[in-house]
Amino acid sequence: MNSDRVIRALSALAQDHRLAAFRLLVQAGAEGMPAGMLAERLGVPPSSMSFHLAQLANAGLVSQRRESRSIIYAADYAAMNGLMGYLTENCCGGVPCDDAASCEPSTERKSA
Amino acid sequence: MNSDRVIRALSALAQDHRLAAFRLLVQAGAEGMPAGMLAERLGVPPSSMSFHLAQLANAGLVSQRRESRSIIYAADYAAMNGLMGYLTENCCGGVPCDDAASCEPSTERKSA
DNA sequence: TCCATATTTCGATATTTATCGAATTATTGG
DNA sequence: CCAATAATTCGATAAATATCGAAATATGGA
Repeated sequence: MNSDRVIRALSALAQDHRLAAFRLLVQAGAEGMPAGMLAERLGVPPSSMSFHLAQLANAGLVSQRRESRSIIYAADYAAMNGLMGYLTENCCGGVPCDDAASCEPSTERKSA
Repeated sequence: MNSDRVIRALSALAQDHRLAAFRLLVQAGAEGMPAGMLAERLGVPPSSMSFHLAQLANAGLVSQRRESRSIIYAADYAAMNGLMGYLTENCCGGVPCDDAASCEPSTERKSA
């Protein structure tokens, strides 16, 4: 994770609608959520939502897949993990705890 | 750490000069570093540096203290810790490791 | 094919952010 | 008090970002 990618990821999350959207997607898990549902939940018009989702996608924080008429967005845990790793290594005093803050869906956390 | 503060912190770090400055301050530790030295290291004119440092300070990520003619900036580890905590809790799948990513200067890490 | 649904792209506009020289404010030493 | 140093504030400008309606692009079903 180079600093350019980090900047893009931080920029993507540094906006209330996008942070809120990403949080919803994290909660939604791997199944994800269609763009329209996100727009409705956040009370944002579809075109604006699309703009924000494009930023998140550009930052690599979300993936998108078509499913019939909908486009489903899902949080990319690996990307978020990468961001957390960078911040921990470069913006914190040092190594925080041995396997560091890993950012995986809670359901897959137990066995790993 | 409410989401408004989180947005401010993310925005503050989402800019190359500021991210670089913050990294230098993290390395510098509690002793900190004067504004002029940061400007010189980053190759940024003083007035621009001042602008960026004000953003970091506004986000609570750095503290400032006067020391003779210089104003010394230092990374606020607690604030960064708070940010990491928020991201871990809200933007990651779940709790990553028991005491979570703590963000303290490496010198004080061993005994804690 | 035609219509309804889901989403994105376009275009126009308002707001915010970044840049940096010049002027201003604070501090120290002679 | 005056000059030198360190930093910030001001002002003007350029660039990026956010907003959202209207138009365009896919998809699926009748």
